Amino acid sequence: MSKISYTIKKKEGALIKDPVSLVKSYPKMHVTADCAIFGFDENELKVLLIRSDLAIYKDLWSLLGDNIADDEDLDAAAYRILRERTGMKDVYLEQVKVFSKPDRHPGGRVLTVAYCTLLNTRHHELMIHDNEIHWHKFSSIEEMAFDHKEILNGCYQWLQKRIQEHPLGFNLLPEKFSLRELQNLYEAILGIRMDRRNFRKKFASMKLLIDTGELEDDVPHRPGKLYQFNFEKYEKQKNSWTGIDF
Amino acid sequence: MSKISYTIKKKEGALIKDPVSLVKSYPKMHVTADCAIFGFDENELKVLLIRSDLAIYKDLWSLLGDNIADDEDLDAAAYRILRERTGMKDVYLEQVKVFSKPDRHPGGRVLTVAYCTLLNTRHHELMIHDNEIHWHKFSSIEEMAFDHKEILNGCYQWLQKRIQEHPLGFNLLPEKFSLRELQNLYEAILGIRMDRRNFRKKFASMKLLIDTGELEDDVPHRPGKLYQFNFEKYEKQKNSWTGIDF
DNA sequence: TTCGTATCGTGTAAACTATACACCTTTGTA
DNA sequence: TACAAAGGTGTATAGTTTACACGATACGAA
Repeated sequence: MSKISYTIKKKEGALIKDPVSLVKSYPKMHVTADCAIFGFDENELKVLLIRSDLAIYKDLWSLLGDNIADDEDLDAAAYRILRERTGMKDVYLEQVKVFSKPDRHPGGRVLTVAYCTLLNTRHHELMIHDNEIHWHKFSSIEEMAFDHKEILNGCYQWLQKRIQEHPLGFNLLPEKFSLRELQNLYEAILGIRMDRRNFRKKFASMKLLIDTGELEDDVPHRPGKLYQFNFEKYEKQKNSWTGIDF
Repeated sequence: MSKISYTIKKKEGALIKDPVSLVKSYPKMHVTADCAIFGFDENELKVLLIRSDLAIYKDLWSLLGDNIADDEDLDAAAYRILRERTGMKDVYLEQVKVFSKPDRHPGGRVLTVAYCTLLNTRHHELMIHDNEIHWHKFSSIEEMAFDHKEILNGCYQWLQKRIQEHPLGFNLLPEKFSLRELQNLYEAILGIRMDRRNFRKKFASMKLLIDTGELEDDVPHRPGKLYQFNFEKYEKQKNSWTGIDF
């Protein structure tokens, strides 16, 4: 457990003139970004995973990840990964947490930064061509490669919190959606049941839903009205937004 | 802007047997942890900074940071830094965010993970011996070394949010404190003014303050009652805790 | 000793928000 | 045409948040 202190090495009063040679003496490690890409389909929370290509993790799934390049910052790496795997560019993506256990990767010291995003499976599934990539039901994921189950759990907790702070849920739904779909989404992610009337009242009072005048047309019962989220209005007032409480 | 994709390199169906040599081909970088150590004293939010030892940042201040060692995870590194600089062990410490711009460090590619903590300046100042380390008023910090001003701002935003989610503020106060001190703390951190009666009512309704029966004895006016925070009770009920709204 | 000043400590009414709860309507299907 | 499934709506109650004012206490200065 002997740890060396790297920065407390200057002599009193002597300033270091050459930061490059100072930094060179420090240890280096690999850094990756791993993306937990959540979707919502058939009333279930899904997550996009890729089959591990390491023999020791044969038949296990992992998050979509990649190394960060020398001249690339982490956000750029995360967006690149998303773009390479799903073809998507304009998607919300946020840094969640760093995972840094020294032995978390069997190939050596690899530190990873988890990123999380939410997207609409209907919009994006067509752009995925690699058949080693699949949407998995979040609730039925057991073992994963590396420490990715732990990372995924961290991302799920982040999602539960974030969805109450910002109206992210709309990224998971089709452009036009019914209030029932919206409520199903919140119930699935938060793991709670809500009163339908009160749920509708809450969203009505926010005045961020646009009634499209259209109705569902593929349901075996009375169709509900379809709404759109008013992203423009939200952008204007998001500085004073304090979240949604359920 | 050419980015290389590192993980999509296996041939279809071929599993990689040797993760070590795979990982070796990836780029490496330096990783540090930087701690924003907040304190509260004289009704002001303070932050503990160290004078930069790099000539190009002469006379500028920086956060307390250090490299992460080869066999150390990030949390351990952050706690080590705190211990080495302040002597403290049992302090709340949390990962805030990664800063990864390729050119953020003049000595090369150094990725840093910001950590944040809150502590009581009275309890901890005696253990600091390095006179290049000082408590600075948060509000009067202008320029800093590296991108540390940006990091510090990120930590301050984190603090504002966190202090409403968890009763962290008590870490900044003496063991026994008056309600006025408590209110001053929240007002200083959140940058808002609150009604004294309503503030007291809110804390009274939480039932997490213990009336010590003692009074302030160093004030030039009627002394207030001194309270202690009931950490034990909070621990028991913190699973159902949903935050403090101001 | 008395007055001025600063803060302590407290309660209530009004506005707002959250909750619990039930019925008729509309559509599709059998 | 009747049944099943979900749509759409309103109200009363409880709880919470806000705004607001005055007498009490302690210290210090004149």
